[in-house]
Amino acid sequence: MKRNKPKYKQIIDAAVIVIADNGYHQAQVSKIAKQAGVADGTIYLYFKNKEDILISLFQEKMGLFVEKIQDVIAGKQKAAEKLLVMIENHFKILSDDHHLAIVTQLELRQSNKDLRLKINDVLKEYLLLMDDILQEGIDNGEFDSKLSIRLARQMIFGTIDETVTTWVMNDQKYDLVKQAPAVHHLLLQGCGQKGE
Amino acid sequence: MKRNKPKYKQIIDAAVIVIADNGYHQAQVSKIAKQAGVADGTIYLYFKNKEDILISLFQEKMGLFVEKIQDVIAGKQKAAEKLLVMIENHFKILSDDHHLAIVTQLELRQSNKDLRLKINDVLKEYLLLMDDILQEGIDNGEFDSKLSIRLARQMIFGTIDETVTTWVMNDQKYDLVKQAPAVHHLLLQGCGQKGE
Amino acid sequence: MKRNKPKYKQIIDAAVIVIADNGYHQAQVSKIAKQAGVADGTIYLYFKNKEDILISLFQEKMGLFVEKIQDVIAGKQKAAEKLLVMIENHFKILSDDHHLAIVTQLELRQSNKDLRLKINDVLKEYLLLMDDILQEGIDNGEFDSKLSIRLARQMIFGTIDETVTTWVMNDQKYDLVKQAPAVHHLLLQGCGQKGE
Amino acid sequence: MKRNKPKYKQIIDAAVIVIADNGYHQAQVSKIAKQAGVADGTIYLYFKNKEDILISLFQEKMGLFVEKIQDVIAGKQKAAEKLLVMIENHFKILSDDHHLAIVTQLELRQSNKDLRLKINDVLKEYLLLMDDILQEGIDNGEFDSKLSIRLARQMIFGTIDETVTTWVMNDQKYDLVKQAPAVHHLLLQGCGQKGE
DNA sequence: TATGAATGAGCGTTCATTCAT
DNA sequence: GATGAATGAACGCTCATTCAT
Repeated sequence: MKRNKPKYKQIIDAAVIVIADNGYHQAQVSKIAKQAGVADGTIYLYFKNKEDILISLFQEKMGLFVEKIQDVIAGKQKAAEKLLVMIENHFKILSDDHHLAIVTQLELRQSNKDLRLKINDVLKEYLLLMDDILQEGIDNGEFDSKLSIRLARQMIFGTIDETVTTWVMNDQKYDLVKQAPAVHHLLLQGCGQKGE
Repeated sequence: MKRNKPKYKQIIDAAVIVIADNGYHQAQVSKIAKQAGVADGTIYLYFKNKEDILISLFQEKMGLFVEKIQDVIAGKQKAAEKLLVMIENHFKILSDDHHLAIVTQLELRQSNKDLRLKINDVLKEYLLLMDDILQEGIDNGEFDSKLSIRLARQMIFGTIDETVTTWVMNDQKYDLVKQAPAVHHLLLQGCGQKGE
Repeated sequence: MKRNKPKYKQIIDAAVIVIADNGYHQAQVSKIAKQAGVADGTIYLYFKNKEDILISLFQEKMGLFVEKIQDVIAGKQKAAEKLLVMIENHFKILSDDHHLAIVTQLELRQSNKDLRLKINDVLKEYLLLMDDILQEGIDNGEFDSKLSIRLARQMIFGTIDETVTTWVMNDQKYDLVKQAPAVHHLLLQGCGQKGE
Repeated sequence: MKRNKPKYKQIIDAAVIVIADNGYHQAQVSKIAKQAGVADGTIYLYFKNKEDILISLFQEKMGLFVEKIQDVIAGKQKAAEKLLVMIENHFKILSDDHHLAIVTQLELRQSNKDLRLKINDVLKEYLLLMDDILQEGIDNGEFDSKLSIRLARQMIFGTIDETVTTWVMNDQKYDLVKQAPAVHHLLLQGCGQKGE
């Protein structure tokens, strides 16, 4: 399995750095190879083509993302709490890795439609996590019983994503994680939070 | 003034169609010229370069956007109503022009960072409209007095944008405009709507 | 006759200025038209094409050149004297018109082979003047009787031309005309000048 | 070192042929690549850009030129003799390579000012060789003690260059090398040669 | 005569991918 | 497995010239 060989991850990490530093359109395969310390041709022993590097990058990083968030959610009872730690961790992971933040919020969006559709597939697992939380919230009466899960998920993801993008575009100069509670508050209200 | 000459708009409309049909990276200048029914060189009598076509496209279309929405907002008293017609019109304009929807939600995002920064400048006017509505809602007691305008605006724009993008990615197969009231409801709650 | 209409000369003078200021490859027809104060299309009422402007320019200016030099030569008896005034006037005319000097020594040489062959035709009249002086000098015993006229003419023209080109390349920062006597001395010796 | 790889010289030789056959402005990179038997892209593994091919061409060929002439000069005692073998070899090298003669005398002069300034740098070494010979001739009493080295060098180079150019323009139809003694005789006299 | 908007052919350069070693 | 030299398709832009007014 190529995914477990050291050069596989080595190339993906190189790609993140090269894309963050040079931008998507200046991230040539040869630059990634150089950064990874391998020959250009070696890339093609681990990846089908350049697009495959980017999809794999997204899968690999988003996998960690989902894993981490599943972890922290597991420890919480209420949907509202789960939503909070999800937002916090989403913000924290990207705060902790400046390169990754630039790559996911700005650079990877320059990829073509096909690639973005594939990236969306990867995102689905994450979106399903949100759906689970929302369903739970509705079921246990935390949220509005008539809430549309799809719309609510679009609101949550759209808001989180827009918040991170604005932060990256402002050169990450304020503390993103500190915004989590306020964003959480907004979204909870949007979901028609009941109770005090 | 070039902007008022017929070929100016002709070329921009051609660009929208060509980009929607072929994708951003396959929208060669020669294709746009052909679609517009002019020679390649004619493009350069009206635009400085290819990037200039795209920026102008965005300015031109987003200008209509802002104008139209300013219009419909003017007729409304309450912030909540204004927000509703804003969402409705946002959805309607893109619903009515499938090509434009594809271009703004998918294709233009593939442009490089420079172009996107310029596009963001154009967007600002639209975002300021939102800020005005939010401020008004806070002032007249419709919304939570402690609402952060920046965060709320990110929620509104993020949600609207994500909703449209999801719709476009699903090949525009359901009625987007019909979603407006539900989205509006969500966002109003997010803003801490008061009143009966 | 187009040559006598005011716009004909107007365009040629504009070409000299535009070429001197912008260089041969940046001297577009539209720039020349603008400098001449006429429309692009008007150029083509007076000249067949762009090349025709340049050939005409050379003919016109070189005509003045030959005329002037024929004039000053007429007043001299000896071949050596004629050669001196020829060199002096060659240097003087180009010293007096910086633009023209740049155009003939640097810019026009960037034209293609065809154009340069035509320019050479124009030059011929000037070279024939030199031949006449040389023949005269041989006939009246001033120069070596075995002197090859063709070679001597190549020496004279080559030396004069190289001297002017070096001066132009050095930004015309020294006095070219002052060099005439020394150049004359060199060339006379080369021609095997007899007598004291 | 790229200069020693076979393809480097292969491309330069191809450039000489293509430029001589098609003219400077019709010497497209793709033509040069085809003539060299390599892919277009390969050119750019050895040269920074098209201009770099031309500068390198000049350096490479002019280097051989200077080397060869330094060689033959070394065997001679007197300045006059050195001048003769210099002229002979200058003529011989260009006589032996018709393509090169066309390229240096006609085609390369069409390059823009920047390129020609760089070419001039390369030429400088050759001109310094001439200066050395002239200084030597003055020092050992062969030449006029009051001779201006700069002017004399301009005469020598101008005459040689004009002679070769005339020969090339006449389609190289006579024997250039045979002209060397006569040209030499002229130039020696120009330098004020003493003694028999 | 004079205009100037419109034309459209033409080319240097990049870079993902291959394959002989 | 690993290399890196070689490949070649693809495209934005310029500008001399035309021609309807």
